[in-house]
Amino acid sequence: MVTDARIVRSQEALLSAALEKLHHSPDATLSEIAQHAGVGRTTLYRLFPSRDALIRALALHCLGRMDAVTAPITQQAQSALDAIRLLFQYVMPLTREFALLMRVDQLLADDPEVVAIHRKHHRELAELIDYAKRQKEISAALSTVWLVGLIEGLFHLGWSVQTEHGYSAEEAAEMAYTSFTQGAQR
Amino acid sequence: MVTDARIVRSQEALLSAALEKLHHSPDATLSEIAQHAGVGRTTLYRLFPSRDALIRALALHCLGRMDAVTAPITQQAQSALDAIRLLFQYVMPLTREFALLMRVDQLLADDPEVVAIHRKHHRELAELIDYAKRQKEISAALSTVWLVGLIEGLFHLGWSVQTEHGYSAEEAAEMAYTSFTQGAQR
DNA sequence: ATGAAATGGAACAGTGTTGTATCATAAACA
DNA sequence: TGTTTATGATACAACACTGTTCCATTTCAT
Repeated sequence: MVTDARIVRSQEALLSAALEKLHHSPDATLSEIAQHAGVGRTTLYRLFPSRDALIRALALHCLGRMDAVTAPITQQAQSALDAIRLLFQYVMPLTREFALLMRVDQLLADDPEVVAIHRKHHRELAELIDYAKRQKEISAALSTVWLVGLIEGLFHLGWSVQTEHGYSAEEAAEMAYTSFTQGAQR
Repeated sequence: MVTDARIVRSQEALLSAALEKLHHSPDATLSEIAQHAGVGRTTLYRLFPSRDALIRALALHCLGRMDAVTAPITQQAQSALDAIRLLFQYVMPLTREFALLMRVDQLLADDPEVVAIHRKHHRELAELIDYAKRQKEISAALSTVWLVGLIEGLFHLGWSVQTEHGYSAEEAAEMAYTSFTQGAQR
């Protein structure tokens, strides 16, 4: 009961192509995606029964990557603020995945499973911020929902400067952390 | 040579409805927009010859609003940083317009006039930031392109918390300014 | 009140996308 | 090497949206 080598190759090519096309323009055609993957449109429909199924699989794939990358943070972080620093550092290379997930609400009407994992990420980030506030590592002047949004926005900005201005993921992560902690003044 | 009252009413209703629908989901149907405006689809096509024409008119409308709102800043600002504070304060109530303009690249293939004005705004913001850097009001540690993106991201975040969490425009502007200048630390 | 103009409904063709079915060909497996 | 299985090309129906035309009705202007 081993899956044919052609299937896994096609699946990977399709998910990769879909990631690239869909985060660029969310209403990319399945023909475009298949073509960009070097795969026939028929094969796409054979592996992913519908457009939603493809997007759903892609979203779950991206969420899985995020989970995998952020898992070790809990062990390594010296403090709550350090966890946020590591978060920028580890997630910034995955900005394509992150950017797609930011559009998932728009792409996927509402898939219960995807939405559930998405909310879980959100909640964990909020908990991290609240913890940092209690530890007096970050100011309580800004509300938690604002700070969650700020971090997400900094990821988005990091993706933007990487793709449009040739910054490296490390540079982007450092700028994001600086922006988050100190801002721009003085 | 006065335009009929019905025409201006329909135009305003259509632009308003288009603003609301398109910044929510960029591929909203013209039927949806017309219906949401309480106007027949035929009328929409009579006033705006094509989908692109409507989006183009809407983009120019939003750009005009932005210009009108930001014009007095040059006179009023006490310093470069104060100009940025006023920018947040004055533009934050227009986040719907701002949010649509952020998607204009995606909505409008590439209209030369719209793109030109858009670039002008971008350039002016970059010049303001560079000036603030020369005045030692903000740090040179973060690149200008990053800071331009940061400000745009803060506008986006401001729109988000207004619509999704019931914050007022004033609150959003203040949080944005705090985030920009000080960040979240301590 | 009357003429002029805008409106909205319906029906239409054109187009592009989704999703399905068929079949000859190519590649993987044993 | 032979068998099984995935592939891709083509053709197809269903559907939604765009953009146009026509016409009866409503609303504005004077």
